[in-house]
Amino acid sequence: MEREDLAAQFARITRQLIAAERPLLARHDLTMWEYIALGHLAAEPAGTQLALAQAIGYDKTRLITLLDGLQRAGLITRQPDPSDRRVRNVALTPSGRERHAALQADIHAMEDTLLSKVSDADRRALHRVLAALTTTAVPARL
Amino acid sequence: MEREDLAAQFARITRQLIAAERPLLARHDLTMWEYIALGHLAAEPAGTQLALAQAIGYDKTRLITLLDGLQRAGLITRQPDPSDRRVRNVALTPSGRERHAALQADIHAMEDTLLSKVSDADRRALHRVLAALTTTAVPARL
DNA sequence: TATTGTTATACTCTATAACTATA
DNA sequence: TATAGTTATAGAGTATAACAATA
Repeated sequence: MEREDLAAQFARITRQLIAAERPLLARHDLTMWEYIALGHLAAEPAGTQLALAQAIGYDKTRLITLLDGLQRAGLITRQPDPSDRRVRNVALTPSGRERHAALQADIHAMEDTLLSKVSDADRRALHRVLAALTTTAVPARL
Repeated sequence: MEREDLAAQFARITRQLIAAERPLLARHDLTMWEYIALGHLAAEPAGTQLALAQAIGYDKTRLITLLDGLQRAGLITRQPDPSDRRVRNVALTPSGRERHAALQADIHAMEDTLLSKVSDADRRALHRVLAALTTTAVPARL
């Protein structure tokens, strides 16, 4: 036997990666969820709050205070949609885009360090397997 | 660019794996933490409650009610240690060992199905990378 | 005095229900 | 009537503090 559950291994490494990101997030004064929200806005500009909540798997009521903070920090804007005044379109400010890019660069550098022991071939295999295992989206619980 | 964060990928797959385990856990009437505790007891027989809590990264105060339930279900025993009567040694009953083995077999079968699309070479590479990324233990937050 | 197991309490995170303003 | 955003509230999960028994 001696076979460890896959979920246990993935959970442990996920915790390690999150722990490694924590000081980087703190350095850029962002929480994990704020970083995730900015990341989605960087890729998909200007959607509604509801669309953003569903896209990142975050509760729409919790998103409110998250966006309040990001707006106060000048990282996003919330513009009422002229065609439907119930809707508020969320978009990155230049400062928000910059903050996200800087943090992401730090995170990628950290990941590269962690993966420096792994051969190129194994790294490519890892990405193939991760892609193969990724099927459907499951709501997040950080 | 177009590079997704490693932590995001691992977190997503971890959620998927946990979601896939959920019906199996329910079928054997165990929670994730109960399964983890039984798993450690199956490997490391008869330690103290505190040692178990630290080994699986679970709060010692939460472990109490967890063990209460497992004991009521007849899956573990809690024997006061004769040499130090503060300590209570936790051990699996035959029924507990059997329950854990049955659930673990189901989980491994589920994992094999998920990995059936992955080549043997990539699977071996995956295990090498998982082992390389696993460094130190980080407290769990399921 | 320190430690194991335990209970009670507080805190954090998350989800549900209810409200407003628009449609 | 239904929907986007918001607020207030309740619930789970988790951690902290305090206690009894033993060392």
